[in-house]
Amino acid sequence: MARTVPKWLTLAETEIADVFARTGYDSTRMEEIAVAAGVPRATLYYHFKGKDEVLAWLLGSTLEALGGAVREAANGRGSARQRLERVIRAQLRVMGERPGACRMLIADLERAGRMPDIARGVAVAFFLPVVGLLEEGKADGSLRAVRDPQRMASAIFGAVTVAALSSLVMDASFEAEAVARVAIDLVLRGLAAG
Amino acid sequence: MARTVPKWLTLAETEIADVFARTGYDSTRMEEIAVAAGVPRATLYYHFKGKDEVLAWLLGSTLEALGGAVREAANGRGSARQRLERVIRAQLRVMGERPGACRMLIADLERAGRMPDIARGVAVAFFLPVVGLLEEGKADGSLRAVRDPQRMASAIFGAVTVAALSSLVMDASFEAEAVARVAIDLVLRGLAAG
Amino acid sequence: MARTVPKWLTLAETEIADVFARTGYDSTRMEEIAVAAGVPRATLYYHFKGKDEVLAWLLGSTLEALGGAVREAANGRGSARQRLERVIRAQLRVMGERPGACRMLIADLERAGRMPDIARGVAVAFFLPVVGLLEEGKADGSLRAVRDPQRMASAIFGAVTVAALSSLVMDASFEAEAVARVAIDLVLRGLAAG
Amino acid sequence: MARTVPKWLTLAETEIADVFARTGYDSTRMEEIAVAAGVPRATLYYHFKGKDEVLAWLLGSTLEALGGAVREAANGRGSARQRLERVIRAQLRVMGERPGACRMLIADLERAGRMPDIARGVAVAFFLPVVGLLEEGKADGSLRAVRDPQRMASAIFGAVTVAALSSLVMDASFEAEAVARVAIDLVLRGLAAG
DNA sequence: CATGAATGAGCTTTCATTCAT
DNA sequence: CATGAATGAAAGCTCATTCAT
Repeated sequence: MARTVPKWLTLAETEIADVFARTGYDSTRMEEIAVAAGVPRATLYYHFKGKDEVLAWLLGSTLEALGGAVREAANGRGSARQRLERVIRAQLRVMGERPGACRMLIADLERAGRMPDIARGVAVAFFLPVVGLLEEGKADGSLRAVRDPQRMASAIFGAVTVAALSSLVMDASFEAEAVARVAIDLVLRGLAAG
Repeated sequence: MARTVPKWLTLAETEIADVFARTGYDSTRMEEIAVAAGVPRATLYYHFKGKDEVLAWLLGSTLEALGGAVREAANGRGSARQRLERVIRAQLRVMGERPGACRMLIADLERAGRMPDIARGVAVAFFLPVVGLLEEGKADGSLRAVRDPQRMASAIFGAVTVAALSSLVMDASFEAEAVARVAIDLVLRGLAAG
Repeated sequence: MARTVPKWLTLAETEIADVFARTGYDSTRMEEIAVAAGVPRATLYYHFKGKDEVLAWLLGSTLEALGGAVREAANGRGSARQRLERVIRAQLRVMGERPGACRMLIADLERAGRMPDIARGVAVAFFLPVVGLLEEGKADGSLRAVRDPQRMASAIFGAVTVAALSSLVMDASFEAEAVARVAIDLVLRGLAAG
Repeated sequence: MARTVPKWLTLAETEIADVFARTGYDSTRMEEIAVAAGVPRATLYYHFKGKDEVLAWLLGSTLEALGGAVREAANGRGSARQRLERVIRAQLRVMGERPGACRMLIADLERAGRMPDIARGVAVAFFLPVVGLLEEGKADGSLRAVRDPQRMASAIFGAVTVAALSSLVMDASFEAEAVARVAIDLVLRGLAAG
């Protein structure tokens, strides 16, 4: 899983991710990635079998970071509700640290099926923990019971993610705290008055 | 805006959208679109200036449908809360009717900037009405006051959209009602106990 | 079998074959073929799936010519011995008319297995008729009986072909008559004195 | 001429030749040669200047073996006719011992000019001795006089070589004796009845 | 002596698009 | 209106070869 790559590649991870995110996978030419990495095209091909593999490495690395952060938050102390809050903040933290790679991760999700490993990875990294929290919340009384935890996890993920993407694209700089407040407010309290 | 196209093209709209959605814009070759439309490649160029324009036609058409449905729901009768619910159901209805085109619409959104018209169109079709409803809800007492209505509209859109995409991709057939229940439940009531 | 190609391609057949023969299949770049044909590279790809197919078309066309000439000679009138002589002259005539393509045909034969169709084609075009003649010669008394007609046909083919290739490569111009005399002399009379 | 190479390379000579013969010079990648030799690619470059030199070493080595065997047969005792027979058997023996390298030798011949040393080498190793024998045969009365000894030597070489290649490619294992019988039969007695 | 890492130089192939009919 | 044929412009990938250790 944790592909071994040379140090200079790890250092260029952010630049490469940004190129992908800015241009989109297909429109990104190997040459641009090479420039972002600061090496000739052929050198990339020495380390990766092709463009696909570069993206896979990027997403895999990001997925590990995301999974680690979410897992830690989900397994921490406190009520399920508190931990759900922390999971949301954890996701937003990673998105702020690796905006480009996260945008790619999400875009790729939409084209589900192209990279089954990744889809599975996101499920493991995010959905499972959240579904778990929904159940624990019912048990410890900190969250309401929900009918369809799977779908609910999707909806939560969507609320957080789309609000974050909006900030990434529209704001001058990523407003993690503002996004977190709105997302948590929606997810926990809902909008209905009274 | 309402581009005039031959009838056989309108009939093939769904097939074309599905090709785009399945393959992604860049990876979709003109030839595949032509096959989906049942005409030779060159004939497409007789009606459209290029690939971009085919997509623009598709998204424009869908945007009109979405905008119309949302506007009608938002401007209907009843409390803001009731109308917000109807807006969500309206969005889900259109997504069920035109899944391929809607997926493209969302994908394109992420790559904000490539088709500015479309981004603006989604803002007009969905965000403005919802932001309006949030304010009306505060006024008519059916919804809580929210600090940042823009971001909140993003979060709502995300919750609905991602839950719907999940259903589109995972379920055997699109479960509009199940998605609607979960999304509305989250958006209106939130998850906190008590 | 007889692939339909545009007229300009048929006209350039010799030039294309010469390029292949001069440079060898692998070292021949599509660009060189395109120049020989007088069209842009992409136009070749409109008619052929790839370099392989260009060669296959060339060899197929030559094989038809060779097969036709040999068949006519083998089925003509006169003793088997006379007809064998005419078969040899027929092969040499075709080699003189299409030197490049014939060199490719032979080169490809050596790499037997890469183009099984071609190997089979040569067998049908040359070996079968010659094996047949060897048998008819035994019957009509114009040729000695031979133990292993298959191998003998190979040896005859080799004697004629290699002598012809030598002339093609060494002489200023192809000396069909000189080659024919030597080859027929060897094949019919052998070298043993008395 | 007799390049000094490490022992492990000499041991791998057959494997390397087979790779070349199977794939063709151009299509054989340095990596495949390295695998056949059991060393990393870069190590080959420590011993050879490039791919050309690997082939040159292979062909040179084979040419020495062929030349030695033919020379010995041609210079032996007995009539020219007997010695011609032995030359043919000598060639076939070497082809049986080094099939891959011999196939390369012949393929390279066809592409005359790429490796002039080799073409000259074959002339020295095979043609000169045979041309000499043809003349000696006229003198000692064991062979008929021939008009054009050069061309005749080509034809003989072709008859033997192509029959041998056929056996190499078609038979389960190389049938040196069967090939020799047919080739000598053709070369000495010819096919004409009576 | 040997080799893992790196790279310069191409080459095949693809595809959106144009155009003559 | 429609379309078969043709093409300009890339882009991904390969591979022989070099180099630092």
